Amino acid sequence: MPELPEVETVVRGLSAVLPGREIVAVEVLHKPSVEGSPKKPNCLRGQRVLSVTRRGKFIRVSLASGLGMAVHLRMTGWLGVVPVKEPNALNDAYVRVRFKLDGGAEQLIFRDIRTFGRVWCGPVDGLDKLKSLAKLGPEPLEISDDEFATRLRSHGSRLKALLLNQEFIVGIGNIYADEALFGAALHPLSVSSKISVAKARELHRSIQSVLRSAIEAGGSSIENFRNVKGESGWFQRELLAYGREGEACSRCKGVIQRIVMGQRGTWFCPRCQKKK
DNA sequence: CGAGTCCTGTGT
DNA sequence: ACACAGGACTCG
Repeated sequence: MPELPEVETVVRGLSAVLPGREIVAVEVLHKPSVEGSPKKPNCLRGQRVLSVTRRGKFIRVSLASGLGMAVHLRMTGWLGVVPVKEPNALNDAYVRVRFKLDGGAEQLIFRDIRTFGRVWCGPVDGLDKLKSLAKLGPEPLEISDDEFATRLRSHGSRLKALLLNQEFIVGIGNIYADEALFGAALHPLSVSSKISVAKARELHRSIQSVLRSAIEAGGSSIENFRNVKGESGWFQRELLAYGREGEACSRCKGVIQRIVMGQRGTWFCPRCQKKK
């Protein structure tokens, strides 16, 4: 579920509370949620958190002694800090891993309804070599319009498929792909090699604009997404295409249409997003 | 490329 | 009962 803005929201939230804290105990409640070497994240016990960073949709927690963990929330994962004693709506049967923190009053929990999410534990440099993490493409908020345009036009894929491909560019998922294409008035099925340089640059600006606005809004909470305190984001109210089938286009007299591509719902305005 | 897979929940 | 859900891998 979470894309770059949601993951960034989680990383910022954790960065405010985790660095300096020590993990005093790790409890794995659902074994498949944890991967990597060593498979038992008990190696993280007694380690102080140095930093929490984001790479694409991965969250990396660096600990003292060169150890750390990488977390991918996939569709329904959640990382947050909750009290050990008081009841909390997000501290329920879907908690897959618990990290008790020093002081004994709080714990970091990894909650995941559908169990697609993963936690990898081990040496930090080993985590960076994780197959999917090592192959990631550039960060959309860091590369230039020109660099993006060149990369885009060198592929012959449909635009939406390319935006969802984490080796092409990281962090964009189903919501922000549709929103970015809508913003640049590009058809999701247009072939990337046929896009003009000017239009490709415009798409990159649209991507950056929607990602930045969504980060400002604390992400989009359609169903499950919550920040580390359990609060919703509000960017779902700003969405112009995603999930708006049958509604009036906000730019022209068209009506938002839903199609399926690559098993994913895809929303766009067939009137102002013409195929190239 | 598309289709199937991993899961559990929600809405029609 | 069936479609669908912020992801990503593997298979033809």
